[in-house]
Amino acid sequence: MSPRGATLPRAFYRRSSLEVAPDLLNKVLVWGPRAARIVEVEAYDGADDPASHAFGGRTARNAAMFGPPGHLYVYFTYGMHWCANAVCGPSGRATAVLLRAAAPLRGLDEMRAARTVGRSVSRRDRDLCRGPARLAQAFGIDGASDGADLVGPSGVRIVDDGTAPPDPPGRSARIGIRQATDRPWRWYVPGDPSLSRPG
DNA sequence: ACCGGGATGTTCT
DNA sequence: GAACATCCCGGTG
Repeated sequence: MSPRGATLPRAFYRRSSLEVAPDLLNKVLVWGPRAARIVEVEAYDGADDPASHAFGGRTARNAAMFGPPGHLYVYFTYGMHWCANAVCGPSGRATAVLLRAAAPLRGLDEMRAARTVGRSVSRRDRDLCRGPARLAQAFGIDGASDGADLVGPSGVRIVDDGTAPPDPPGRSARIGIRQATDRPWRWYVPGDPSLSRPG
């Protein structure tokens, strides 16, 4: 059931989120039967980044970002959505990469079931993880996964199946923020149909 | 296709 | 009170 490929080691995450983010493109997010290729990410740079939840210092909400790299930071927003980040940098640095969109590979039935709770919407495969809240919902990631270790044989993890990141990747300003809109810290796989917006 | 508004509740000013 | 790293639906063209 484990997909072919190696789970990314903790050292992968111990760098700046600005280095990790483009390297996460074309890696595969895996949890149980579900797998999806990461096609869109954004870097958030802790205390130096006005758009980061860590900008104002450590709180109960953002505590996972201040912890060791290679764990999830999961937050709740807009009263109904969960979003998932991979924590980067050394402990205390509070940088993270938001997982914004992925192309479903396996476990599509489970994803669709998770995405249908409370709604009766039939959706195209490529839309199942198209957007940060859809991605989290499709994988069943919520507050219970905040702080979860990404490095290990079980649970949620990110693996390298040998597909290189795009060269060059697409790059743009981050989406949905009001602060620091000039920083081009969103990276994506150009032309992928599962992008949260075309590019 | 594009646009406008509503859903929902936690966090911070 | 306001803002919020969003999504969905129903309008119009």
